[in-house]
Amino acid sequence: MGRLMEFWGFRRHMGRLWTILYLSPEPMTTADLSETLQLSSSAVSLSLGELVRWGAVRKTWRPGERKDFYQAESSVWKLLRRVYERRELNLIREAIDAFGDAQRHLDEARGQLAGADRRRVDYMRKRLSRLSALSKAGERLVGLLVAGRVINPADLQSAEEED
Amino acid sequence: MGRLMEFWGFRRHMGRLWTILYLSPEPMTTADLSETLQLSSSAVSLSLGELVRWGAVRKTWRPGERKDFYQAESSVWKLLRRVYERRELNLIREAIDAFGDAQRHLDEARGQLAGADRRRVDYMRKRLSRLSALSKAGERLVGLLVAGRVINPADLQSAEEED
DNA sequence: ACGTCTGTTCAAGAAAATTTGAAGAAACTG
DNA sequence: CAGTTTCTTCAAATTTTCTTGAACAGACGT
Repeated sequence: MGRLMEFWGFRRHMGRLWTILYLSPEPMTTADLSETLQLSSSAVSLSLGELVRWGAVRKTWRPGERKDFYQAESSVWKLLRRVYERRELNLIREAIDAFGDAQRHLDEARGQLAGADRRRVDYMRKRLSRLSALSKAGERLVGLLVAGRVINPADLQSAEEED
Repeated sequence: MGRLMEFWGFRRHMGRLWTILYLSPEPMTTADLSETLQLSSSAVSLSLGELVRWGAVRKTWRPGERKDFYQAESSVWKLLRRVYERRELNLIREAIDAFGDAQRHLDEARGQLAGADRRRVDYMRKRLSRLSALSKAGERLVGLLVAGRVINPADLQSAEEED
């Protein structure tokens, strides 16, 4: 899970911590965790805090105990969904905006150009509009994923067919 | 595109190079590229080589010209598919193997344990089998994506329902 | 076959990230 | 309210990753 998580752009330790908690029948303390994984308490605090912010781990308490206890959110599907929603979707939207900005810039520039330059700009505009179409299709698809609806990858394919 | 690519686990420059080529009506040389993006020739060579290995950029030649020319593979869908096929699918399979190994280890250990230890191991076995089921469902889904077939995220959801 | 022009590889240096110990907050106990 | 205990934050130090210039290798033309 550490490797998977790292590949996904998270800290490796987030995956390791989550897994230990996921495999534990009872909630654990930060001391347990840093002992099990041989991590300093600050490393545990950092990664565990991030896991909590992502909703992958929940803080719980025990009467009488002063320490915090942690347990894993056990629905991986929920977690996946949340990551796609908060992170991938954002990323795609930033890309959509960036392509939009670029298109606007080109449109402005086009008027003042002629000849080869103009042809070049026209080519770029065509390409950019394809990237726009693609990223919008991607946004829709990820939206469907987050909603747990059926996804058809062919939508992406057709988003970039010549017009 | 640089940001997107970086997020995806590739070098940022790969995204930038690909984009320049994608937006160019004609193939470009490494000199053009390093000039446009202000990169050293070795940086261009490195990232461009990787792009070629991923099939995201193709080498072409011009009669009489000594330099190599490069042009972008313009089907983003094809590229996406290739990445999922070569990389994500592998990653998932490694995870499946790792979970399988872990399960086997637990099964071996179980015989020699009793009491609380045994209960703990039994709990871990249940959890691990859920992770296995999940990763296998993931493998199937990514397989469908690569094949361009319709995907139902609910399959993931049901893979982790209590049995 | 030699010299020149391209492209790649390598190792050193630079930049970025992770990790850690220590200091600082916060929350609880007596 | 003082004294603990626990958790978080911070800056320094380490590790890792990126970048670069130089050396190397390959291909082409003369």
